[in-house]
Amino acid sequence: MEKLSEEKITEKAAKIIRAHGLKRTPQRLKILIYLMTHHNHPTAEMIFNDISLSDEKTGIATIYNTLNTFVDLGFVIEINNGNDGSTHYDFFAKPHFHVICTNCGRIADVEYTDFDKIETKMRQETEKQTGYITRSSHIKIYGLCPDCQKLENK
Amino acid sequence: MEKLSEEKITEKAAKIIRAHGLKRTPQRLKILIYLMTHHNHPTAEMIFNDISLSDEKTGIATIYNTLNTFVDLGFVIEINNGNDGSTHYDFFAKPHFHVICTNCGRIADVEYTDFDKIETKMRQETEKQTGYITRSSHIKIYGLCPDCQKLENK
DNA sequence: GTACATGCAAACCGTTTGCACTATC
DNA sequence: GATAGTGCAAACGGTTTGCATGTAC
Repeated sequence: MEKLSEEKITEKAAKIIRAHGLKRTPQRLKILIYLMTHHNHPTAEMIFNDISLSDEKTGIATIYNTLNTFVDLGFVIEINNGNDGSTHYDFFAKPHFHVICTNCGRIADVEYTDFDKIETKMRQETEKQTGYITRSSHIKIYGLCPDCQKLENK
Repeated sequence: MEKLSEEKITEKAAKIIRAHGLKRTPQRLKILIYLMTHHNHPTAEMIFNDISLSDEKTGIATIYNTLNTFVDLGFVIEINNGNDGSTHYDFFAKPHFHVICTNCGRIADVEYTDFDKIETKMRQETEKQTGYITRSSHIKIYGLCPDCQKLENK
């Protein structure tokens, strides 16, 4: 896993924000950096709590607004684990998909080397069958995480 | 597309309900038959409205309860299109995945012949990388439906 | 200076829950 | 007859919105 200095990651986040025509605000920077450095698939609430620990306050509405903006622009994705009613978010750097525990809702990443190839094929097939112009995809696998497997065997 | 008589489909729905250890109630039958005969990926609300046209009333709470039961048992799946805040449902007979229009939220089915093979591979890879025991998967493609493509070119 | 972003609180709305009633097996 | 399912209405909780204030460019 790449290890970037705080400066480097701020620079990188700022670049992403500017590249999408957004104004560089401390809130957006903080939220994006949070997503880039955490791989815990947080909810808006989790981000709110973690970020509120630092000096400046960020409103929950701003978190939601910002996340929606990021999702619309495509570099952050939404995940519904179906366990709690809330939406989880993930910075979408390298292609991967998600496994979700049907018992506790825990989300893990899976990096799959053939992902690109498969995705391309599926998108081609989709366009052929439906006439949609495809832009992106989202794959979720459901199962039981190691911890919940142990609990079940008790 | 298979065309079943009303009797046949009722029988089939009843069989599914009984096979999962559920009591056969008029409400469950009606909801399941609705899902089996409509491919419009309805929300709970849509089912409620359509079903309410017939004689017997079915409460919205019952719709939600029933849908959650069906989803837990695995023969109905949930889809969040990300456009409205509500959950859409789909009877999951033959393997397929979904395309969702990012503009209007319309959901379409894609039947993919190699789906099984790809799914198996992805699940194997998932189990290897994460230690999860996988049970099912859910693939969503995002894009622009034919109607919204036309609107955009105006 | 202007257009956009933030933040608070209130409103919103899809979904769940408590509880008395009813139907299934 | 026991157990499970239904339905109403009220509660819940995640998310959005209106609007006044603040900030990036």
